[in-house]
Amino acid sequence: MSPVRVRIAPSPTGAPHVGTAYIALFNYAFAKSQGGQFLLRIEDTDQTRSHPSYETAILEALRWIGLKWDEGPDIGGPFGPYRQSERTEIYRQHAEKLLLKDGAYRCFCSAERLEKMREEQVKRGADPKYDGKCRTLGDAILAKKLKEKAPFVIRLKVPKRGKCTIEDRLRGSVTCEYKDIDDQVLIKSDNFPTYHMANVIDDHLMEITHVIRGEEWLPSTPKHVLLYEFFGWNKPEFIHMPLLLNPDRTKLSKRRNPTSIFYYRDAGFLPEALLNYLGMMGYSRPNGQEKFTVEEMISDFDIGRVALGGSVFDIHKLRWLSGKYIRESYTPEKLAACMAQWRINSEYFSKVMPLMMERMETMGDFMPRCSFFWAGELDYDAEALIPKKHSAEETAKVLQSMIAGLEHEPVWNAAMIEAKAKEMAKIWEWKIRDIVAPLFVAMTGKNVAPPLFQSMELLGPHICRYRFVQAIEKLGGMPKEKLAELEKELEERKAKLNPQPQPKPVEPNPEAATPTEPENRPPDATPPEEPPATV
RNA sequence: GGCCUCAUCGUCUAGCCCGGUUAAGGACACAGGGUUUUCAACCCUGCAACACGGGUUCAAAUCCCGUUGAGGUCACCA
Repeated sequence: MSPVRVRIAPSPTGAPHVGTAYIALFNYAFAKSQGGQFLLRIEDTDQTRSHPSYETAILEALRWIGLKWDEGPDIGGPFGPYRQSERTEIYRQHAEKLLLKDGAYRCFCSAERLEKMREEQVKRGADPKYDGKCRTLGDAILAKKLKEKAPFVIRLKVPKRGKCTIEDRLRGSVTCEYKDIDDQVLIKSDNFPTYHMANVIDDHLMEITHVIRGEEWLPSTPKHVLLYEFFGWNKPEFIHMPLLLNPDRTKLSKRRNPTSIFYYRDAGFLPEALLNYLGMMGYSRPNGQEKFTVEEMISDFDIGRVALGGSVFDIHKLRWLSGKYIRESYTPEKLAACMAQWRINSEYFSKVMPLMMERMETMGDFMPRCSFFWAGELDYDAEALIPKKHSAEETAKVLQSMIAGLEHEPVWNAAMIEAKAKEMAKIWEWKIRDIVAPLFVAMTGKNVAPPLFQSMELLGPHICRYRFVQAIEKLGGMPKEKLAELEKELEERKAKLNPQPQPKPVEPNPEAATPTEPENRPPDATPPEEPPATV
């Protein structure tokens, strides 16, 4: 038996997701319980959404929670590079081989044609699938197109008939028909591979023995299996983990919950508690123990004990666990040291101080007036959020569009946030004061507070984001349908503001591009956190 | 909608693979009580589940089939 090698393969397209940590934990526990290795590989093949800062954040978040990898982009290893954007030549060569083996073909269809094709398919009730137009291009046409340097993608040549059976360690045999599977794009027109291509090649080259990933990948596994077969490679063992869920049992999304690992860090959860909690999602120790360290988990880890139903991520229980750690595993000194590393330190105080000085008369005024800087959750009435002359619903819309506007900003500072607030005031035709008022309450829980934008800068994007979400919840929430409407309305209002037909910001997906991105994007196009590096 | 997956208390789960040992166990939450100057913690008690319908069997939460429900997925995103 070759040594067990597993990997976590996050995509640096947003804030580090708890789902990434969850899958990482189970990969880690599995590997270590088998004396194997755990790798970290960065899947940054989406040039439009990937960003190095997100990569840094992922590594930082995984380290914070206490996971260590044996090979990765930061520490290297014998199977590098561990960043897919640095392996494009490898993928190109393999695509070439695949073409030769008749496992793939070049497709010259334009995005417009594909879009039109799908529209028609949907209209007549068929499944949206590539129609295979370029599958059988004659040599002459092919040569001509190539000579013209026409842009193309490379697609997987999925058999027309037959069945595909994949073996999942937890679920047994899963069978489906090839006819239901699309001719997946393997190499995009920018020459970067898609996930399907890159993950198979890398897993093979990096000698990955077990692919432990989220259940959302199950439907695309046949494509991966096909690739292994075309290449003539041994397949790894597939283990699809249950999903982390919102309270309404849909896939955990940042729209309604804090999904960034950094939220939990900034809100003061203990990392070992978060990791422990993740370890009880879909899993239980054989002895029933609920509070356990990773080492304990590894000591008797049994992947077969993983339960298959999705698990609702219950912050209540997480809080209880965190409290249990504080009480049972910390001394006052140790906790104090921990809190000092967190936000109870002179560095953070010195940032808060300039905002507070003008507003205090005694030092005793300090704490009560700015406790929100350290609070995890705020307590206030929904009423306080709603400015006079505006409704709860309108306020929710404005707050939601603030979230969206703040989403992908590369820098997080007071000036940027203020600019956004002003922009939103213009778009919604609200007085700036009316827009700032609910922001004050949402961010601080009070309507008397230090300067808002600077406070938000200190609070950081993760805490602020969730405070927005909570405020919107208090205002009645923002269901999917409303969100979709809101996106439309926002587009219209923006268009009205700049009548010039601006070619829209730079955003990959037309739909997901809308301001209120979180929701209706397709599966997981949500820019930032969604893609819980399930992989 | 097609395909795939899943289905034990409100939530996380044990039990299911190897049917009987289960009046289905634990934890969170909730309710009540105790302890405590208060709160928290802690202790005790209570509430609360095998989705439904058929089989198989002497016996089914456990095996099989169906129904229903839920979720995932159907991109030049991962």
